[in-house]
Amino acid sequence: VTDELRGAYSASRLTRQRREIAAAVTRMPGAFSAAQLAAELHGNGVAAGLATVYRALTSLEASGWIEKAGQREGAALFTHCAVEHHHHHLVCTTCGRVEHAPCPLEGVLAGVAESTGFVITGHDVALYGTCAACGAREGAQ
Amino acid sequence: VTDELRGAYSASRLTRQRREIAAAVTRMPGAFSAAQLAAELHGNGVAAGLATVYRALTSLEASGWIEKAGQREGAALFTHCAVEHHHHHLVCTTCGRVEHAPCPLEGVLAGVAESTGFVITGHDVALYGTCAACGAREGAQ
DNA sequence: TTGTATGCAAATGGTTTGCACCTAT
DNA sequence: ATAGGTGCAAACCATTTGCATACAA
Repeated sequence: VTDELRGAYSASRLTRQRREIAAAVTRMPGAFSAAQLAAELHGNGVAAGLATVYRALTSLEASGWIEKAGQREGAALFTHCAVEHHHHHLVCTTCGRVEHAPCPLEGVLAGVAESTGFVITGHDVALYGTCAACGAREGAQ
Repeated sequence: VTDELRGAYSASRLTRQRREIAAAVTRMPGAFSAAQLAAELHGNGVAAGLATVYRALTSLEASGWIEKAGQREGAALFTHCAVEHHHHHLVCTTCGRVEHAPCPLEGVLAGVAESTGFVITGHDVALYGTCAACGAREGAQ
C-alpha cells in the first residue's frame, strides 16, 4: 500500500493527512470536488484542512494518480483512474460516476454511449494548441 | 444590423450597452473573457459595467449567438461563431484565435489539426450525461 | 536536525446579486 | 407608464497563500 502512495505523491513526505486523503479518494464512487473529499474525510472523523486537501490534490494530479474530470457548479472535479493511456471522462450528472472513453482525437468515439450504457446529454470540449500563424511565428524565431 | 441583434438577445430590450457589447464581440479576434471584452469596450471609450457585460454575455449565450470556449486562467472564454451545427473549439493558447472542429462524437476528429494548421498541445474534454444505472432508475419512476 | 507539510485565517479573483436609478417600448 | 436594463458595491465561492507550528526523514 505504501508503495502505491509513494508513487501517488511522487517523492514527498507521507503524512497522516496524505495517507487519509489518498484513502478517501479511493472511496469516492466517482468524480468528486475538493469540498466533497473534505466532507468524506470529516465524515470519517478525520481532521484535514481544506487547504491541505487542495495541496494534496495538486500533488496527486501532478503524479497522474488522479485527473481532472471537468467541473460541476464552478468546482473542479477529480477522479482516480487506473487507466494508463490518454483518455477522457464521462461524468454522470446524477451520481458522479465516471466512465473512461478513448480520446476522440485518436479514434472514433461514436458508439461509446451504447457500449457503456451512458446517455450523453451534453458535453464540454475545448482543445488547446497553437494555430498555424502562431506556430509559424514561433518556428521562425 | 438591428435584426441580427434582436435575434442575438432574443426578445429583450436593445439598449446602447447591449448594442456596443455585441459590436465589441464581433471585433474580438478570437476567444475572449468577460474582462477582455470589458477592456475592449473601455478602450473604445464605451462605458459599461462589468456586471452588465456578464449579464449580456449570459443572454448572448442563451440565444446561441456566442458559445463558451473553455477557460483561461480561471476565467470563462466565449466566442462568437457563425457555425450553426454542433461543434467544438480549437483555442490558440498564444493568440486566442478560434477554429471550429466537428464534434468528435459524430465523426473522426483526426486530421483536423492538419487541415487547419493547428498544432494541438493539449485538450480538456468532459462529457456529461446519465449513466446506465441512473438512466434505468429514472426510466422506472 | 531540518526542510517539508499542516492549519488557520486572510487574500485573491471570477462571477453573481441587491437595490436604487434609468430607459426602451 | 412600466417592466426590464444598468451601475455600483457588496456578497459569494472556489482556490491560493502567508506564516507560525508540527513532524517525517
